[in-house]
Order: sequence, then structure tokens, then C-alpha cells
Amino acid sequence: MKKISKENNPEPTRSELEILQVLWQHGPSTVRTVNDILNEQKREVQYTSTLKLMQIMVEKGLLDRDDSQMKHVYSAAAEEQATKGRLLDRFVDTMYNGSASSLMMQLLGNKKTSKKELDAIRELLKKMDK
Amino acid sequence: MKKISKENNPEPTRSELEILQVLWQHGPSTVRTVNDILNEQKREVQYTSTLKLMQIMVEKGLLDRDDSQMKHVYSAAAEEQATKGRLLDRFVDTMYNGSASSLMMQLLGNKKTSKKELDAIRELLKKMDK
DNA sequence: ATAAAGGTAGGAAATATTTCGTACGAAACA
DNA sequence: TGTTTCGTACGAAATATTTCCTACCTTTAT
Repeated sequence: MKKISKENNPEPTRSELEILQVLWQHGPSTVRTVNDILNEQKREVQYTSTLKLMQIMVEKGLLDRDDSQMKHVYSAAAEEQATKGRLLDRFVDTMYNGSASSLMMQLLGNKKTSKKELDAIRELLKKMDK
Repeated sequence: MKKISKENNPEPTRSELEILQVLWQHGPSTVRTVNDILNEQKREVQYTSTLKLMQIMVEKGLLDRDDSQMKHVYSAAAEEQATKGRLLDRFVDTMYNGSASSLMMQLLGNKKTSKKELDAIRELLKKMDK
């Protein structure tokens, strides 16, 4: 039997991540709401597909569910920062051999990173120097 | 028919990324070499599994292959920096809503980021200020 | 010359992920 | 009271990804 618990901390898949984004952004929501936002912001998808996926995510411990009402309300089980932090860690590990500064260099040299962003980063670093 | 070409720039899957890592690290290599390194550094996997995956990656345009010799030699089709850059872009977009400085803050506040790393980043930023 | 070792190709199986059809219950409403 | 609308549950299909078996060819060693 496959053990499932919150402690597993399974990596969310891509579709699961999309749902987490919505819940982080909008707070606890019904399937209907999440599905509407997905269709609006991301891609066309049937209501029952979103429902199914969110049910699976509850099983995996990725989401919490309040089913005391007819319209169940789902929320992200883990804090946004914690989850993103873990994913970022893994990303740095696998892509940049654990070197955060390597990632930084890539980021800074990247054309897509706007001047505003660069300034914000410089500002951030200045603050940290104090 | 599914169009396949280098211009497609498909996102590498997780397993494909592992293979790219090896090739970036070791340069053009045979399947045997890649498979050995995978088994050593990552996980147990049969030779033909690695072979098959690398063949698929050639079809997708992720790898180039020199088959003038019996032992085909594979190499990453795209530059390491370019590929990592694209993946980083997507990561920043989906996880941090395109905000590089948000990612930075997360990175800097991260316990896993060592003091050495932090110093390296500060150094990097200092240089860029000039 | 023959066997053993090591290579590729390709299809099929195993798994993981994603999507949706169908059934059915509760609520809203004509 | 129907009946229409909106919800969940659940199985199965569709798709994507990963793994490996089998066949067969070339090189190497006996």
C-alpha cells in the first residue's frame, strides 16, 4: 500500500502547482471558483477535471478541505513561502548544483529581467548589507 | 502528425534533465557513460532505458547524435546557459509571478543558503554596481 | 571459426498524470 | 411537487513519461 500523509511532502505536479497558485492568490476557495480562474487565466478545463485533481491533492496532503458545507472549501495545506522555498531549493540544487550565486548570475545577466527588477534587487542587497 | 523540430524547444522532463546534467558536466558522451554516471550519482536504471530516453531526446531536438561510429556519441543540443536560462525564466514566471527580486528575497532568507553563498552574492552585486 | 561481450532499434509494458463521462444527491425555483 | 441547477464521488479513458524485453548486428577474445 502506498503510504500517504502530509509528512510525505510530495512534489506538486505542474497542474497541481497551477491550483496551488490560485489558492495562494485567492485564499480558501470552492472548486467552482478555482476552475473559473483556471479557465480564465490558464487554460480550458472541465469542472470535473479540476474537482478530481483537487480531490487527489487532498489525498496527497497538498490541500486541506472543509466539507462541513455542501460546497466544499479547499485551501493550500502548506504555506506558500515554505512550499516555494522547497521548490526553489530543489531547483537550485538540480540546476545550479546548489549554488545560489550561480543562479543569481544567470538571473542578472538575463535580458528578460527588467531594469526595474535589477534596481529592486540592488536595493534589496543594499539593505541587507547594513 | 506531431511536428518535431529543434525550434520547438520542448521543456525537458525530469529524467531528461538528469541526462542533460550529465552531458553538460562531462561533454559529449556515449550512452554507456551516461548510464554509468546516472547509476552512480542518481538512481539505478537499465542501460536500454537510458538509451531509449536519449533516442527520444534526439527526436525532440534536445540532443545531437554523432552516429558515424558504432558507439554513438550524444551531446546536448542547446547551450547549458540558454536552456537553464529558459527554465529559470519559466520558474520565475510561474512561481514568483515574473518577479526576480521576489525570488531573490526568498533565496536570501533561506536557511539553506550558506553564508559563503550570501557573501558571493553580495560580492557579485557590488561588482555590478560599478 | 565460434563464442562472448557490448552496441543499437523498436515495441510493448509499467507508471504517472490529466481529463472527463456518468451517476447520483441536495438546493433552488417555477 | 416537479424540474432544473449545482454540487460531489468515482471509475475509466486519454495522454505523457519512464522502463525494459527482445531481436539483431558488430567487435573482441578464445
